[in-house]
Amino acid sequence: MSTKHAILAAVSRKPQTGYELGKKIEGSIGFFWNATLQQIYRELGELESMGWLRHKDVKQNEKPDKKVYRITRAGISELKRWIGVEAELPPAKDALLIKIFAGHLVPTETLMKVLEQHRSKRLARLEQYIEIETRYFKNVNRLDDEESFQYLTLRRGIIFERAWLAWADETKELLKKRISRK
Amino acid sequence: MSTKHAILAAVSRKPQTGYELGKKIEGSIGFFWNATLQQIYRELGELESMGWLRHKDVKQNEKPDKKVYRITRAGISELKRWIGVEAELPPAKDALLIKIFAGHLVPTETLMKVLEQHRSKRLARLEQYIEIETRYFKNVNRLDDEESFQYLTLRRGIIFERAWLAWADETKELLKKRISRK
DNA sequence: CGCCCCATGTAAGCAGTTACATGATTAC
DNA sequence: GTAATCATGTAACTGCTTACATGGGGCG
Repeated sequence: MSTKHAILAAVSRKPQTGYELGKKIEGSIGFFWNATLQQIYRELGELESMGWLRHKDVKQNEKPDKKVYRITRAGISELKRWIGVEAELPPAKDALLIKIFAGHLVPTETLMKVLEQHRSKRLARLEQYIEIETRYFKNVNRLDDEESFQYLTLRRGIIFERAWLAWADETKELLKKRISRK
Repeated sequence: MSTKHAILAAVSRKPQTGYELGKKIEGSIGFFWNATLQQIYRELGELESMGWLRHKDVKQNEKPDKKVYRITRAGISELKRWIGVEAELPPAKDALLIKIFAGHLVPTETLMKVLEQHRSKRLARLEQYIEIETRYFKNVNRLDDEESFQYLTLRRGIIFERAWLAWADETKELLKKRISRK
């Protein structure tokens, strides 16, 4: 239900179209929130009818017209209010963990395969984060206020992916022992 | 959409009632999946009509009657099949990160407060995990097959909460610098 | 006397995904 | 020619939450 506030936060940085938001969901904000384009369009409409966003139609030649949304004063004060409200722990939902939990039902090879497939996805994400870090956040001491907060969210991504890999290593060790026990 | 398989995994270990499942969602399986009681009751009905679970009515005196579900052969083979299917990275949804991302809008004190509140919740969860580890998984080398997989899911919880705390420390450092810069 | 625990369920609604629809331009 | 990018939307559906309903037993 924080989807509206995620959009509000993104638009507060820079006026944007729904389409642009949809792509950035695979960039900065997408690292800790996600939504489909369809959902974004619906939420944008609702945010506007709440008075937190306003849009301007921008005509383009050789491209379809677009709606550029920007945040209103009411939108900013709503965002500020919401930031100060205590955040609940996000509900955990990780299908891989269910698979591990019931892992005793299948051969170790099956689990190894599933774990390896997942590992490569996690590793790819970590590498993507690290590339962003080295490219855009080289000089951590010279970041402006906005950038330094963006950097913190990136750091969370890096720390979490590394933790995931550490867990995967532990898990692999145990699976190897299971093979040799058999 | 893995809720059905989470329930299947839990019932495969031990025949249970919906009510019991609802409580255990704040135990082992609840560490990586969650659902409300209402949802569980609905899913149990659907799982039964799919032929993956079957229930027996158990009459109790001085307590309401209950339905004890157990997994069927079809249910077990479905679980095995599902475990071998590649698991997607779970969609990230963390409201606190949105708050940090838009943190430049509010005073550092507000962020510190929100971070501290969150930290105490995370710490409580970590301590809960560690208590379970020291109580039930003291002798890691003597775990049976089922237990060792349960242990792995617990380890993930511990590693992740520790990672979260490490990130929170980094974040606090940066927030302190922000106060002194002002 | 009121509240919590046990135990199950229905109904309404919100949040989110998938499918369908349109249409021009650019790239291979 | 066919796929991808830009750009917005509607409609149907699934997944999940919240509110409401029932009812006995134990506890303070």
